[in-house]
Formats: sequence, C-alpha cells, structure tokens
Amino acid sequence: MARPSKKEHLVETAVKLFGRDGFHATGIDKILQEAGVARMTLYKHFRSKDELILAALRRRDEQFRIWFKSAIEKTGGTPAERLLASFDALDEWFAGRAFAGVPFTGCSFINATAEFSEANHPVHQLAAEHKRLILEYLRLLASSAGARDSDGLAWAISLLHEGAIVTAQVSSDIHAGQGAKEIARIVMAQHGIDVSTKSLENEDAY
Amino acid sequence: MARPSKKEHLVETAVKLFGRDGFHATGIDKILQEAGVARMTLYKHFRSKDELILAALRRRDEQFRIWFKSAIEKTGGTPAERLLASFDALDEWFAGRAFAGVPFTGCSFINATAEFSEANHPVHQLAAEHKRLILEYLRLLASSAGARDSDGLAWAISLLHEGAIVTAQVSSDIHAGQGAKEIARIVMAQHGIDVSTKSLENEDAY
DNA sequence: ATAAAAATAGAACGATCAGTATATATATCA
DNA sequence: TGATATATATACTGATCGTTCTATTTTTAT
Repeated sequence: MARPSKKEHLVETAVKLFGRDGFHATGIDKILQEAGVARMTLYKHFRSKDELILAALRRRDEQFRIWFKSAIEKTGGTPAERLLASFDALDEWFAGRAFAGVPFTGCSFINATAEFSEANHPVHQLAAEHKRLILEYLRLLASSAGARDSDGLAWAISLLHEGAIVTAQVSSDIHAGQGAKEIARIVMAQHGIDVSTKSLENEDAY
Repeated sequence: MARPSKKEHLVETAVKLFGRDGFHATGIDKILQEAGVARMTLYKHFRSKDELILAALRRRDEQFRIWFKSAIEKTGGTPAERLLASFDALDEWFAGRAFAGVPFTGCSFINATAEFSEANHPVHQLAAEHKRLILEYLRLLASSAGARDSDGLAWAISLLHEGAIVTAQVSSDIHAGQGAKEIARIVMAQHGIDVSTKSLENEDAY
C-alpha cells in the first residue's frame, strides 16, 4: 500500500481514539480495527502500546500547536490582540470546529496526566512538555505586547486557558473561552497593556 | 465484623485507588485486595463497578467539599479574604497536606471527565454536579463580599481554581495556587472589592 | 524478473477483566 | 438457643487485555 500511509494512519487513529475514550479504555484491537491495519504491523513500528501512546501524543502536540498558532495568527492583530484571540480559538475548539469536526473531549494532555499520575512517567512528562511549549509561545506574545512582566503574564494567560478548557469539558460550557477572555483583559491591563474594546476595533476597522 | 465498616471501607479504598490510578486502570481485584474484602461482599452492596465508581465519587465530593469549606472558614476572615484563602487551601492540597498525607493526583472529578467524556454519562454528570456545588459556595462568598456581579466573580474564581489545579497536576507546580491568587486579587478589585494587602493585614493584626 | 522489505491473516499466549455460582462460616439479634 | 444477616473463600464463567509466533501475501526497488 501507499508508503506514507500505514504507520501514519495508525498514529492518527490512535490520536482520535485515545483522545475520545481515554488511554486505558482504548484497546489495541479497537485501534487496529478502526485503522484497518494488521496487528503485526503495529508491533513492527512500535515496541508496545505505551510507545504508541507516546507517538500519538507527539503527533497531537504537533497538530494542536500548529492549529492553535495559526488560528491566533490568522487574525492578524497586534500581539496584545493575539493574546486575546487565543481565547476565541479555544471556543472554536470547544464547539468542535477546530479539528475536522471532531467533538471536543478536553485536552489530551490534561487527560493523559489524569491516567498517568506519576510525574516521571514518560506520558506525564510529554504532557508537561507540551504545556511548556505553549507557555513559551505565550511568553513571546506577552513580550511583544510590551508586558511589564511577560513571564508572569504568559503564566496567567496559560492558567486561564487551562481553566477554560476544564470548565468547558466538565460543565459543557462551550463559551468558557469568552469568560476567560474578559479576565485576561483585566490581567493584561494590570500588566500595562491597552486592551480597550475601542482600540481593538480601531485595529480591525477599514 | 463492625457494621459501619465493610461497605464504607470498600468505598474509601475505591476513592483512594480510583483517585491515584484512574478508573479504567483500577481493577476490582486490586480494590478488594487493598480493602481486605471478599468479592461477593462488593457485589452485595453494588450492582457493578460503575456503581462503585459513582459511590466513590459521591464520597469524594462530600469529603472534598467539607475539607475545602473548613480550610477556608478556619481562617476566620471576611468573605473577601475567604475567597482569597481558597487559593491557599488549594496549595495545601497540592502539597499533599490536605487528605491525611495522600499525594496530590489532580481533581478526581476533572480526571473522571477525562475517562468518561460523554456528557450524559452518570459519572460525567456527577462531576459536573460537584463543580456546580462548589460554584454555589463561591457565589455565596462573592455575594457576601459585596461583589457587583457575584455570579460573574464566582465563575471567575472557579475558573482560576481549575486553572491552578491543572497547572499543579500537569506541570508539578505546587505553588500554582499563589499565582492564581494574585490574579484573583486583580479580578476582585475590578468587581469593587477591596483586596489591598494592607487592609487584609489590618483584619488579621493583633 | 528478482530480491528485499512491508504488510497480511490467524492462531495462540498467559494474564487480567467484570461478574456469577456455590457452599461455608461468622456475626447479630430475637 | 435458634433464626437471620452478612461476610467469607474459591472456583468459574466468557470476554478482553497486550504481546508473540508462524506462515503467506503484497509491495517496493534493483
């Protein structure tokens, strides 16, 4: 069959099923069946289920960060506006409009630490790394936005992201991002960034 | 044996193991062995594993809310101070000092929605109800504190809680509560509540 | 065309899963 | 003492778990 396909398709299927049903609840057989791949093909590419989990999460990390940054940057605003736009992106995700109509089932990395609680487990560490990479991106935006304490602001925005994700997940609150956005506005103002609705509209207008 | 014991001990063991290792990864046999209870005793009290999960989460909801409220109220401050004290309580939890030295492994209810993603699943709904009850308590505090929009403030504090919990869990950040507390101060000020460190010290002093 | 590589089907592994059956023992309370 | 819970141990389902083995077929590259 097509060379770029088998292993890749296996990982993509794993991303989908692990994300929807969880890691322990998703058996190898279900992944194989859904992907239409033979069992030995899996074990030719991966030593174990754990390695498939890691591969799936690495793929998800790549996939998510690419989508997230592009969703933010396509708005074409200032760094301050992009920080705020990140919350609009979250709501798109919550509404199931982010990844080819796949329903929102929470953040795969938060969910991963729920099933792998030991901090030194490779899966848990991969989740922590994913969050670190996003935090780094937010730091860049916060710094470009002229925040007094860009590290502190980025950390705060990240915490608001996590809060919105969990609120959307647990309480089925599709608009949690907008609520978090208002809090972000207050925090950004405190960091010396102008976030008045007017100035934002002026940026967009004409 | 002691009447108040067998079923109760089973549920408490389930709370501990489900909380630490997750729901699907924790087999019935491990719970029975750890609790020192016969298998048939479990099925005399519970129809299925799912019902044990529900019982464990109900117990955890009770246990957690009682601890949380008492940890906040023992500070004896004003309603505004209690809202801020909630973040100190979180850090106690994160440090493993809240529940008889049991290490922090995240919020069992957030973790539950990670493993039961369907919103109408009884386990997921129980998790949502738990969060609703905490939000109700925060609304009471926000209202007593004289917040302009007590619903909005309570919602914001709740979101900061979730953000702190997830940040502590994923990134092993034991002090996430203190960071969230600073954000809460800013938000509360915006809601017309005096949260200057000075006024708080004045409340405590002497 | 031929050799090497990749993917296939299918059986089997031992372990564990949730749940049931049976039969014995231990309490509780009249 | 005797009747009635309640708990016990143990073995047993049938299903599924992750993983390995063997042997065959298909694809790729020379």
